[in-house]
Amino acid sequence: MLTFYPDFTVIGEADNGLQALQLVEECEPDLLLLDLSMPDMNGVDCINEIRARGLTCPILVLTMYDEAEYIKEVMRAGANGYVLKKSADTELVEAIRKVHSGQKHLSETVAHTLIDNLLHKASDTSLPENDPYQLLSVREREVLRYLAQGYTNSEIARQMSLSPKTVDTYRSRIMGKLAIHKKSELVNYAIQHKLLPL
Amino acid sequence: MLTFYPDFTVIGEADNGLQALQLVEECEPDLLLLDLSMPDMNGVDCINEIRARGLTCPILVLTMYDEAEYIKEVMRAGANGYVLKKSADTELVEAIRKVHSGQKHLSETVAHTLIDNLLHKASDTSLPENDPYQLLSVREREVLRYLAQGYTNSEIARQMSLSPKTVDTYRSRIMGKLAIHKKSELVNYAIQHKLLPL
DNA sequence: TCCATTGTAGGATAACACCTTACGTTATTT
DNA sequence: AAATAACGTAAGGTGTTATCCTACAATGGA
Repeated sequence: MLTFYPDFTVIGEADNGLQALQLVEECEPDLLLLDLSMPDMNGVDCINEIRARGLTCPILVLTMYDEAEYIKEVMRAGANGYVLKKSADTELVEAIRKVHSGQKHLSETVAHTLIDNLLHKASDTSLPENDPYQLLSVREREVLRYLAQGYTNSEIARQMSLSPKTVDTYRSRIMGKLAIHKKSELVNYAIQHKLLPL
Repeated sequence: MLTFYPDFTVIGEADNGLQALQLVEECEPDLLLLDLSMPDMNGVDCINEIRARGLTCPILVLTMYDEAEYIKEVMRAGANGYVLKKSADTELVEAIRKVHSGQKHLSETVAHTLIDNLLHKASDTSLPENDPYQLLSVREREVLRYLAQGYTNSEIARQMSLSPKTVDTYRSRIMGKLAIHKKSELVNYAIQHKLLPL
């Protein structure tokens, strides 16, 4: 398909990761179009290896996976563009031109996936209903979050404008309600319930 | 402007962050439209405080800042939508409906900013060389993880088959190397560096 | 009206964190 | 080869802290 375009020249083709690596080193192409479905090696590793060898040619990745973690991993490895296989030919061509000119390119749906992922992690407020967490009062929940972050009673008291003793009462009640007896269990509970600011 | 729409009712208006906080607690609105330009407090803190009080009403943020770090901070604090002030009224209305129905909303330009930022960071293959974490020994890293999870020196000592005093030395060296002086900073450091088992 | 829950706080005491010093062993540098 | 730095290990002393108990007013549902 690419040969139909007069401004494109295919100067090499490879069937597997190792071959691709060698070819890129020999040919020094203006752009590498990389299908991540390889028989011999992991696609991300391939990109990493290319970059590790100091090769800076733009890499446009072609793959069928539309998953946030994978996309991020690939881009972090040093890819410059990410196009889904289901995309139209015209998008691929457009992406090639864009990446070759130094810009980044993501398929529309890929961009959406990334953003959804970002926002999802950002605020997932859903909590289990039968959890003893429901037993905690608003004040207690606030203290729990602080405690899990390693603040001392006094520090929490200062931030909440209370007596350290009051904070201590909350701590005691929290532990009672959650049937917890050690700080570490409390931290673990907070992690499990995503109460820590990540 | 909003009063022109029959399906909207403005049930409260505030001139500053504290007032907003109180109003949200009293009125329990279906949605909070929050302008982050406040005279009295930081907008992010305001959202944090709202969430800390267990208030779950959707928050649509209105601001003039189109900067990735800020956007992420705001969304991470628990906002459900982010609209730029320069946006058209119709976008605001659309965003309100979208956020109220449980979806997230970002202005187009904001979405682009986020993605650009993501890719920028993504293509930056340089590892944090100047991160003091590199200074920590294997043993110290292990202790750091335990400490961040709220274990006491004795508990850690038991698990690592060491004297509590030895663990204490590690703690001291860790804090020295990381230039940290409080447990809470240490926990925060661990969170930032994804040292906690999630 | 009564009992449970919540928000608030003080006292006593054992536990703990924190800082300092120490020492033998292993790398690393000169 | 010698000097130096880093590491793994540990103890003493001191002041802070957590922990457990008790207490009480206000709110609210039974």
